[in-house]
Amino acid sequence: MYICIMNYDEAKNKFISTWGSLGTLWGINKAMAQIHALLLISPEPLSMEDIMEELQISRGNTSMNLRQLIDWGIVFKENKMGERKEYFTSEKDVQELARQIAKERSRRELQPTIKILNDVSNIKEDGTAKTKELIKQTKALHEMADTLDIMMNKVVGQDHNWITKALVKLIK
Amino acid sequence: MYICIMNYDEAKNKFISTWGSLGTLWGINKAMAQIHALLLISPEPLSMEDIMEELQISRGNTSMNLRQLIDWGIVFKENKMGERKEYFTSEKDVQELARQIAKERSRRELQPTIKILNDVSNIKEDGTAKTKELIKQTKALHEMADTLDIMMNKVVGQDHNWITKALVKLIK
DNA sequence: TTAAACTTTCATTATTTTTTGAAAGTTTAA
DNA sequence: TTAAACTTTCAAAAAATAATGAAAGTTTAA
Repeated sequence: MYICIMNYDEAKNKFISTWGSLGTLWGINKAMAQIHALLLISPEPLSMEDIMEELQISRGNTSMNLRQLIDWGIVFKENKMGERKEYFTSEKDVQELARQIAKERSRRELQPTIKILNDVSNIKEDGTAKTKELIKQTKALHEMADTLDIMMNKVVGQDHNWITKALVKLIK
Repeated sequence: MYICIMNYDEAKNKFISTWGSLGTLWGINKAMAQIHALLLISPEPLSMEDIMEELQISRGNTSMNLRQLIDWGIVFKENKMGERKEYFTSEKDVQELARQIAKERSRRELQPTIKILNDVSNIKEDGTAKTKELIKQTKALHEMADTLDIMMNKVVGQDHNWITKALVKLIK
């Protein structure tokens, strides 16, 4: 097995771009994910200028995406005393980050879906095969989505080592 | 709390379009997710014509997306005896569906990410704050991704009621 | 007040992703 | 063989999404 040794800048860029393309799959765009990545590994809060500079993105883009990250509850505004400029930091505790993301995804995606699955599975049974199948499958999905949602809310309510503990439970 | 009563066609369309827009968030496009939804609630296997007709999408689009669904292991080709045409069905067991999706997402997304996080967290410690922070955060993410991956593979290896059982364990 | 320092908005532009459909490819029955 | 019945491919078009940047908005210090 080979081991890849990078220097700081290579590693940083690799991390930011990986996180960026990964973003699309937890439902946020590239710039937003890259800003998040940058803040996550920055020991100091960064200003909008800093972020624009580092990631080579426009002011408007930076502003809108920072706003969204704040909406997600994973980036925070910070003020340095004696400075007008706003600075930004990321939630640094990855467990807390995971909990926050789980919470938001439940609220934004899972819960609306559960509502619809419930409505769809409550159509009138008319005895036809197609209606039976629609009801059966949407009921099954509804149940599964419900279970998932309860599990995700469980995560949110737990202490920081929840995931590790859950793993131990599952493995044994 | 209000209850929404739809007729079959309304419910079917609602389900297909909901599943379609949901698709983007487990990493597949709208047409692919809609084809999957259609097959999931269809009591009979459907031909490419059937799917094109129902969803109003082109032949090429249908062909390519069916191929991908087959790659994901959640749609199967079926041949009717005496017929040249190919028919398609979906995996109907939603638990099996979830397991298959978990398995593919682990393989396609999680494992490559884990590899990169590992590489990035192995840069040489040079004593600077920024290097320290990069190593610390990517190590933490690596650990979390690893845990997630093990959990997902655990799901894949389990019997069909795994999710329910896991839930019971976690709640108590 | 005013004006400098900063942030947000949003119409326009650029990029990326998806879809189309016709041509090429494949399979099978005769 | 051949030709009909079907599937796949892929260049081009369309649609969806993201990014830009200048103007509008806001805040603060003097």
